[in-house]
Amino acid sequence: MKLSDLKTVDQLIEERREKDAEFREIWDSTAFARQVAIIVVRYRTERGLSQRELARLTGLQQPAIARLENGETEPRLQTLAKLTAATGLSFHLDVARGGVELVPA
Amino acid sequence: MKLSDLKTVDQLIEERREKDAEFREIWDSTAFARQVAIIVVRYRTERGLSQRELARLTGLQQPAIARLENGETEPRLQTLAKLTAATGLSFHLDVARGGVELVPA
DNA sequence: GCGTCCGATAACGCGCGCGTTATCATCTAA
DNA sequence: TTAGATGATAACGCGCGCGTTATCGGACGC
Repeated sequence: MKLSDLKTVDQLIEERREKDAEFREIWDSTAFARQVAIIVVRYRTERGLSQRELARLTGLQQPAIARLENGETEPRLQTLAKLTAATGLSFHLDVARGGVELVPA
Repeated sequence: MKLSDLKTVDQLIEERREKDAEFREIWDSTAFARQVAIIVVRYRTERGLSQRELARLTGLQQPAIARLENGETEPRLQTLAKLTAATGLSFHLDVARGGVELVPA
């Protein structure tokens, strides 16, 4: 098997998303959480902060930061607000057609 | 006492907001909930719907609609999403500086 | 090897929004 | 006046995100 035959993670996910209705529902419903995860991870790593340090800055806890960065759960608006208070981050959300999207910039 | 001496509700609220720190904190933290309330009430009344009818349309319950319209609680993103799925409504949110704001249009 | 810091994760409880059911006062129509 | 619909609200439980504490394996420096 050639290395070029390997599928990317995105390809594997997309394939299962098309075949498995239940998987698609769960995957799509957590899309927003994953978008937030990327923002948080980027912010933290760019500043060389540990999860514990970011937790202390925001008033959250290290396990809460970890859960956010893993995109496991859909954060509360209150939690997002706490993140923005101490970091200068901001989130622009579009809630429409039954879904929540993170708007860039 | 003349009628013109009566203070508006907004005036009374603003006065207390300036004097009472605890009241100000609670009032400001529920600003977003009140903004959502106005949107929901307007949508429902413009179409002559009852709370029970809107509840059935959105998959929520009549008490949940009532709580939203009274601005009592900060709704979950999931709840806002349910509202938009069946109504065509959309919410644009700005989360920044520790607060949540509803962006017009 | 040893101590230290890291992120991940389990366990348990709490806070709180919502589901569910029921009830209430009020209003309108018949 | 009576019957029906409405919005408000209470009571109770559930779902779930987060607080809290503790622990784990892994990476790094000494």
